[in-house]
Amino acid sequence: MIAPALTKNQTLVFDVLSHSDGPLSAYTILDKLRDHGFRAPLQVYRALDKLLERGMIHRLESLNAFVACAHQEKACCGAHGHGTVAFAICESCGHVVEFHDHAVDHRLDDWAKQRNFKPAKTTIEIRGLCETCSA
Amino acid sequence: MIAPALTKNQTLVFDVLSHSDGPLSAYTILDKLRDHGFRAPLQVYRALDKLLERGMIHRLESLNAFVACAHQEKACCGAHGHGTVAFAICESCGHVVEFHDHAVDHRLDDWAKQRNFKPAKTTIEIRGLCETCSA
DNA sequence: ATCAATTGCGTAATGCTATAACGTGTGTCA
DNA sequence: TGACACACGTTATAGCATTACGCAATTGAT
Repeated sequence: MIAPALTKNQTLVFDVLSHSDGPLSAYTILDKLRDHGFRAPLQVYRALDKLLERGMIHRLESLNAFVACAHQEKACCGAHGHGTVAFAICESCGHVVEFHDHAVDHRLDDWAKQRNFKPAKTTIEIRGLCETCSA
Repeated sequence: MIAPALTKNQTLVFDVLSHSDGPLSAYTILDKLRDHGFRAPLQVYRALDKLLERGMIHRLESLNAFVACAHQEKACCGAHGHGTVAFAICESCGHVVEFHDHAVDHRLDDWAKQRNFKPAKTTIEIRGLCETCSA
């Protein structure tokens, strides 16, 4: 089950996200790719969908925006094969930190198991002020 | 610091949410209140903002929708004075369960403290299939 | 070789979610 | 009474996401 190569559009979208400092909305990505022939939102959304499927990017639900996954290939839990991802989002500078906490994961899994709830995707986002901005 | 009474619009919006089975979008609420004189989205959003401030309702970020808080007055942590709220959202039937887990809260707080991140609002949403729908 | 199924792409149109900017009315209180 | 705060109403606009259509390239079985 080796994944096929990224298509041209997928590569373009992924590159924009990986080289960005912070999260980007789909329309911001679109604007950045107009010079590369992008004309319509759907071109962006289709690429985003595929990248999300692969776990190469994440969606920040509270921002309606997207970030490249901070995991390196072959990181602790296997390349993009981790459990739930959590985010700390600074509301002042926009900086986002991605992290994992197995204790939290385990705790939420337990909750779900006890109620026979089958989790598909879990969102954890902490919004606040980062160290720099709150100093 | 006793809270002032709800205004007419706030009451109408809250009533719609409390009597609903599941989460409602702002525009769905608007439609339900047309008979009561609502004409524009802003009437709904303004009421929602106030209700959110009071903790009487919650916003589901992954759905762009709102639910009444499931807490009773004078519940375990004081009326609407709880910590972080978590949600389990069934993607099949739309049912939402609100819960609290102090261990998870504490764990995320620790993470934040260690990095001098000041949390303002935390979102935890588990999407999946509820017991009934996965059976 | 050829046909069917799958997948990606491009375009136009539309729908859903949220806010900006304006002005009005009402109550408080110094 | 005048300054302020706050809720409200309306119009317009901004921002996010999907539906629907058709075409092109690829794969894989017959």
